[in-house]
Amino acid sequence: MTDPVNETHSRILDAAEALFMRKGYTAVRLRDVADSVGMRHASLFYYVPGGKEQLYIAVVERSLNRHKEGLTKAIADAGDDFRMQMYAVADWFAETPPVDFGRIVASDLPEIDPHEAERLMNLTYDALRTPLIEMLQQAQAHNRIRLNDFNTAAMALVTLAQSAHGIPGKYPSGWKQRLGRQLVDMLLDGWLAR
Amino acid sequence: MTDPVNETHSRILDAAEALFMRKGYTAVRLRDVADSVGMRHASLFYYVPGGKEQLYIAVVERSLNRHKEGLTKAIADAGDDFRMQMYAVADWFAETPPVDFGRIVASDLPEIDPHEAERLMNLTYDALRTPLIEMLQQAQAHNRIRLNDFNTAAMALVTLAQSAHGIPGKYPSGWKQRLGRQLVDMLLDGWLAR
DNA sequence: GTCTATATTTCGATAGAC
DNA sequence: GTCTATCGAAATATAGAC
Repeated sequence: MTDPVNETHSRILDAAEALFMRKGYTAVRLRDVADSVGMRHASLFYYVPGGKEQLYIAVVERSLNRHKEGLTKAIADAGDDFRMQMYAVADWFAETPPVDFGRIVASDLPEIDPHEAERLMNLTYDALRTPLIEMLQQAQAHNRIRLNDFNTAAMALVTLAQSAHGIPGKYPSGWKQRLGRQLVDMLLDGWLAR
Repeated sequence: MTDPVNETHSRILDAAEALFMRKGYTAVRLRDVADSVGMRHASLFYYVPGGKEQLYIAVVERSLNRHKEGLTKAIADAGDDFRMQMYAVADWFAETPPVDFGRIVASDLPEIDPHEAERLMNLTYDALRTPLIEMLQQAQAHNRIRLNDFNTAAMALVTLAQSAHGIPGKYPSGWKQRLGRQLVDMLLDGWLAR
């Protein structure tokens, strides 16, 4: 269902994702998506008969699946060192378009069909938490960290890592990655002097 | 300019703020605001002749001023202990409707007059950073913490403290405050076991 | 498959009665 | 001050030519 059936469909999904994730469901007009692809907005309905709502659902679904797979692979590829695994998570969020889960849940989902909204919400909370909590549990088992609330910790990590996108102004390439790792260091080592 | 001229105007600002901060500029319809106040949407124009855009600007301006004053006072009232000051910041964000600065900058401001947008953006980055950076500099001067980037630290604190609002589901009262302080502890002490 | 043209709906805004 | 009624613009969606 999420699979792009051909190249044009895939380009539509890419353009729609960039816009939806940046501006939110209501603020994006199908004409913006069409412009971005180089079509008339009416032609979008050939690829997405369900219109704007179906397009949004497909975009979110694809994005969440990509996050879940990408995070899992990034952590696995980082080796056994926990800080390197955390850096891998930060790098993943730095190089991926930011996903504002707060806005998706509070603003976008209420605009679409309630059943689809509930399904996407569960998918949202699962896609990111699952790989991260697995990583944290393993680190805890090796006595590397001592946490009593993995859910809160995972949420904090996602929130912090994504905040690297929120900085205004122009910065050199690779700057987001440096900031992301700096935030990870703050989280691991703490602020207090000792 | 931000002062509500009378009680009805103030109720309109309250209703608009709750909606704008939750859903964003485009997703809020003037009819929603009117419903929330108990009026017809046309009557809003008696109080806000400038329409939706002026209403949004007034709301954001009032919210930012409240944040700046509230944060400054909360920190001052917390006494000299740095962790208590940090708890005060977390408590402030826990009891205040969340403000999604990322969405405001990336999604809302581009929809309004560019000059007003720039003014609000500067106000946004000033209202929260100023009180927090002052607090951090003082703690650093007392050798309580050792940070080399106050901007990043302040941003991280705001982001984390506000993430306490993003948890789905129903929770007992005071739960947000507990979560906020838990996040502060994570930030101060760090995750690593020692 | 993509287009033009148009129908339908929604929303911000205005006019004018009361 | 608040209402009803309506305008005009914009956005989603449909119909049908090519």
